[in-house]
Amino acid sequence: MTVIFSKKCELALQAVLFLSIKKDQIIFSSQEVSNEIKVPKEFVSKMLQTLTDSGIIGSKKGKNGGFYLARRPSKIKLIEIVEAIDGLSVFKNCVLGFPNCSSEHPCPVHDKWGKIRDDAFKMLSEETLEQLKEKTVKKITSL
Amino acid sequence: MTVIFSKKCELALQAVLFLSIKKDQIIFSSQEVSNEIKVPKEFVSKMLQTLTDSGIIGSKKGKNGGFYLARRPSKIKLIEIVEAIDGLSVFKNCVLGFPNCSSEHPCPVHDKWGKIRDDAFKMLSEETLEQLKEKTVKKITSL
DNA sequence: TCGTTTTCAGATTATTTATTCTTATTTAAT
DNA sequence: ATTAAATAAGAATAAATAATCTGAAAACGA
Repeated sequence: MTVIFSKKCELALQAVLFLSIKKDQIIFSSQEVSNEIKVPKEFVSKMLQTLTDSGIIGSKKGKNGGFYLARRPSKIKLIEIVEAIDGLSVFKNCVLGFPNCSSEHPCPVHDKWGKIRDDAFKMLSEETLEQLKEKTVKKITSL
Repeated sequence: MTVIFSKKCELALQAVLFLSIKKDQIIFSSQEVSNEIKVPKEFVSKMLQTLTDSGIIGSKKGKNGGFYLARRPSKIKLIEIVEAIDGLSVFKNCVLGFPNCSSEHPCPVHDKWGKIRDDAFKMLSEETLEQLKEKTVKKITSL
């Protein structure tokens, strides 16, 4: 099987998008996030912990605790979540897996892939969660 | 970690490209392929077996046996190798991992990703191994 | 025919990723 | 203070993928 992002990263993207459609800094328990994105709460919790480490998510312990966006949706881009979980290697490595793929020693699809890779990076870098909000609401409510 | 294609698929692409730069139907042992693309010969052998099953590669047993392109390089496209090893799910599934992502229920990056995904598919579908030959030679000799 | 080489197929091992479970700690409410 | 609810942390398990090994069968050459 083949993926662009790891499962953990996909779920992180989904969870962060979910958190971004609510009012700023509202706290949700892992149980609530779990219900919304349909994933076991233990996994949600583990995954949000990772994002907490990288400062995108904040957490509050104890009763009525939970997770919340640490920064405003207008300040967060999807690429940050990808970077925090999977890193940016997909945007660096040769798509055919050749070692030392570069403009000096390009693989047969080096230039074409370069263009596509940059487009993908842009897609995740240009819009903030705030700008994606309307689309996100529509998608989440359809789940 | 994150990949577009599985390791097996990457190596399959490399191996097939390598075979395409030689004269038609020349046989190479897994050992020779192994030397060229710098990968353990057992792994090469396993991977080429899979391609043999799907008819892209032919094999010959016994002494002086080995693997060869079953069809002419002018008749083979990279996407066929991807399909044989990893399948085409990357080109179908939602990049954010949302279930049921479609034009009725698009994820926040549905349209943009659709464009990129199609470009990537094109990249692998448009040129034949024959057309990539010159670039392939340059790359392989640099390894 | 016999021996050698080499693929083939399947079993095995190792590694990575995904998922679940358990325990401890924190916090809020009573 | 005590209790209940929640995360944090890390261990444990499961599953998928990557990589290696082994024995059998096939093909060639002498």
